Amino acid sequence: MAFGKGHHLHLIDGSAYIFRAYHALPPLTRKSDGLPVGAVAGFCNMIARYVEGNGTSSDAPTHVAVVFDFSSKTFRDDIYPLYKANRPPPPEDLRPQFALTREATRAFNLACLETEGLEADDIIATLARQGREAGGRVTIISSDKDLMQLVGGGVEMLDPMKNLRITRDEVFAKFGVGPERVIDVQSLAGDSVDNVPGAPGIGLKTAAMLIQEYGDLDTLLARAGEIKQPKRRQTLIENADQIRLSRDLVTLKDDADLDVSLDALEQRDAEPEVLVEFLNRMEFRTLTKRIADKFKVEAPAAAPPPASGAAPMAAPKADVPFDATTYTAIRDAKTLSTWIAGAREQGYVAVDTETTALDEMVADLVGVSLALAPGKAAYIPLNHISGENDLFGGTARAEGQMDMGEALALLKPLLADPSVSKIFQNAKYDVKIFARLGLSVTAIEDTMLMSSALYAGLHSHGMDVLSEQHLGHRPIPIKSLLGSGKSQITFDRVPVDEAVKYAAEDADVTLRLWQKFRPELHVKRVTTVYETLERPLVQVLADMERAGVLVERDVLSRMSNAFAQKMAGLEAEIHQLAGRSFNVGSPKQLGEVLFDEMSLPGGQKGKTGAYATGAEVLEDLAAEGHDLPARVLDWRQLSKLKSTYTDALQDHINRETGRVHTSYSLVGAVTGRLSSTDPNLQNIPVRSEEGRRIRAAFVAPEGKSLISLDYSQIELRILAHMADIPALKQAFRDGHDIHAMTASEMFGVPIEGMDPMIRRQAKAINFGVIYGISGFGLARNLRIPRAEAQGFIDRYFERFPGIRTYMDRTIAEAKEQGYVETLFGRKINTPEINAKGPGAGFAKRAAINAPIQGSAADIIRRAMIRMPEAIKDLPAKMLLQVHDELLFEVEKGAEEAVIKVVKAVMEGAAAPAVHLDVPLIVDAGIGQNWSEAH
DNA sequence: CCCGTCACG
DNA sequence: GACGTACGTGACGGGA
Repeated sequence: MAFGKGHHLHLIDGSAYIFRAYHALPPLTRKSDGLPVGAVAGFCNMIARYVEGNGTSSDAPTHVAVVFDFSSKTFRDDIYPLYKANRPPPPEDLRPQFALTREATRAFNLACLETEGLEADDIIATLARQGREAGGRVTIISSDKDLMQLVGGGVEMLDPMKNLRITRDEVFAKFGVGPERVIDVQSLAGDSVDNVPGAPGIGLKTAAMLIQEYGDLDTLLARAGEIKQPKRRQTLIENADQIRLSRDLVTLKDDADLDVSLDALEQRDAEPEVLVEFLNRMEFRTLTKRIADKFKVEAPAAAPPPASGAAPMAAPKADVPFDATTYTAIRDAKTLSTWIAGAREQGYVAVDTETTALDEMVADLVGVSLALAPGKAAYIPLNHISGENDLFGGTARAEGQMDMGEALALLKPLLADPSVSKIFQNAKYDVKIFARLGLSVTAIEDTMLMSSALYAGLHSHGMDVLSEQHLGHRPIPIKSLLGSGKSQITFDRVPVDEAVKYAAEDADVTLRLWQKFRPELHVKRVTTVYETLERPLVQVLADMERAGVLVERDVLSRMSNAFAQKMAGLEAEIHQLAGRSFNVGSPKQLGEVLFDEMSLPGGQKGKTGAYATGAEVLEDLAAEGHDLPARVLDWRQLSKLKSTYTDALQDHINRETGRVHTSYSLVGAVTGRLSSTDPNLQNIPVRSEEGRRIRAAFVAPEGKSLISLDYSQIELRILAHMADIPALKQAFRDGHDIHAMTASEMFGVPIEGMDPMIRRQAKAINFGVIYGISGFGLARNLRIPRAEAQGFIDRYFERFPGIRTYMDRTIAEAKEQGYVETLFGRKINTPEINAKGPGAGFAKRAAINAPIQGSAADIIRRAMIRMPEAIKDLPAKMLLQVHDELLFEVEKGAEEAVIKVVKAVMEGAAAPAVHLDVPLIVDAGIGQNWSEAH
């Protein structure tokens, strides 16, 4: 049947897929011979997901083609030899993968198109036109803006990453003109990535404006003499030829001679044997298995592993499929003893607990699962409730469960046995649950932390993500058992049979992840990071969280009331000033009041079409003497303090302990910093007077004090060390005021009697450097003209040339290796570093900042890990960490002794792994509450 | 569920 | 040369 009405053609931009896959994945090689196959693996995964998506879609294509660039040389190079001249050649390890992706495409039984002298975009343009003219629908699967000129008349685009349809509206949003004028705008604006010259000095915005005004490019060029701005007029007249050349470059060729007809692109299902053979030859074990399972064909035996150094573990087995029917329910002591004996024999076991809540401080244990080998997992139901209510409307214990005391008595020696590794996903959770039941766990392994050491910056580290990414298996979602929202039930109400499948699978997944990650830690050289910076913190943090911190409810409650009163007063004033009542807490409504109704200046609409009403905007308005924004700022401060702190903190006071127990995440921040949730105790107010009163509600109990110790300028010290800046290092060694010193060096003023304003500016620059400074950012921070800020930066780099070298070196390292490193070997992946466009700036600054922030994080981690041993004979407890600060609760009278020890541990935390060229200095404070101690 | 806003280092 | 920009987090309320 000829392609036509009712048919739907998908055109996939295959080359874009390859690059996306290459940059998104760590370098992966084929085990047997080291052939780089990471991009092929990513490509196959993307295609597999695409095909699966079609299978379940009501909008599936009838015809499909995957289109590739033939080579870098095209007809455009003949028109303009500099076309794409500044594009670097593809990386060495990507080149051999190009041919393999063609092979992969054919293995999926998809039409694979490429033509000499043409870019993929030209083939897509030609087929799109043919499809449109035949009366069918066409969807281009790509996010390449160069293809947007093809949209319209039955042709659409689909951004596969964002799963976003691109129609006229999106094109308009991107280019400011409809698809038919995209070429005109691109011809004017040019393209730095492809080296299309365009008109100098004219960007996307200006180009769109000009085309909107004159209708199209030819008219614009013909009437260029009428343009009012002299510079722009001259540019257009002088560069008319270059603009026309640019048009030839950006116009896609939609009448190319292709040796394929639309009809030949009819969608075909893959031949299972062919596809599985290819995937297996690539040694993509999980994908092979997934596809083989889907087609219900047998997966061939995996290729033999390389005969390198013998693994300490049993030889890796061929993949065992996930199969819930192989999971066991352990309902008696004898069976449990057998499993425990198995664990002892092999020296490791994956363990997972099921409980009634996410908060470990209140959750009750429902059951425990164990896994000994892939597919060999069991669940011990302990506290499930039966579905039927008993006579009194209460709940009855479900049948067939072991007595919890009996089960825990059997598990206790296993968990405590240092010769048996207990493997968890997020060990801290389970360790806390066990601790509350009087069981301690030694020899802890944690797949979440392994993932963090291996893949920080590439993906998150929850079980579902890890299982999908690394095992190609999507575990049973907890929601399918518990439901969600109001009708959500707790795990003890899940029928035991269901619970077995879910819980045992989690342990199974955890075990498989551990087996996969263990060798990877060595290959990627992050074993030390995992073993010295991640794993030992599990117990330390568990103890801190369980200790909690005392917070005075009455103080918070009184503040809440006071805030509410003040807010009501402010609200009335605000409404009066506005002339009507509205929700002060709604930025949307506030924006309308300020800029539409009161017509105040400076109304700027953001992406979502709402006015920006951030503190900076309101401060500017208030400074001009407007009262309403000033009142709103006051109201906002109170509202924030009340809702986030004085109200919410009260809800976090634990009923049993009367204290607040935060939860730290070891993997929340890519740099290695901890993060704190439920509640976040790392952002308790300190900068405002009102805020400090909240901090004062954190107290020491009767007979004790709080002591707070924090690193002074740790990030700047690390910068001085890493960038090797003699002047900065010397200033730190001499104990000088670093910001004053910077100011003195930069502006040539003496340190004695320095204008505080000058010092403030130097301080802002010092901070800016850590963040990957930009003139714009510094200007905004200091509220000075951008040129002036740039002047400061130039002078800074001139005075401290090592800083620039350090920044350049860090970015080069990120580009070369795909990651940056802290002083202690923690790797932070930078997948976006080679991105083009506005994202590039973000990625560069993040890459500059990560080693500095991350090294500081590593140092305080090292201090925390050594702390329990250092203070074990002192009456002190470590309670909180706030990035560069540690808070302790200490018996009265012992404060100075504790400070002496803690300070020594903190100041010496980099050694012996790293010898810093600068001293680390820790300041200490003592108080009855946190505000006094800080 | 996303966005704007704002608390911290 | 234009573009959009300081780094890293988490919690809250509004609004679709």
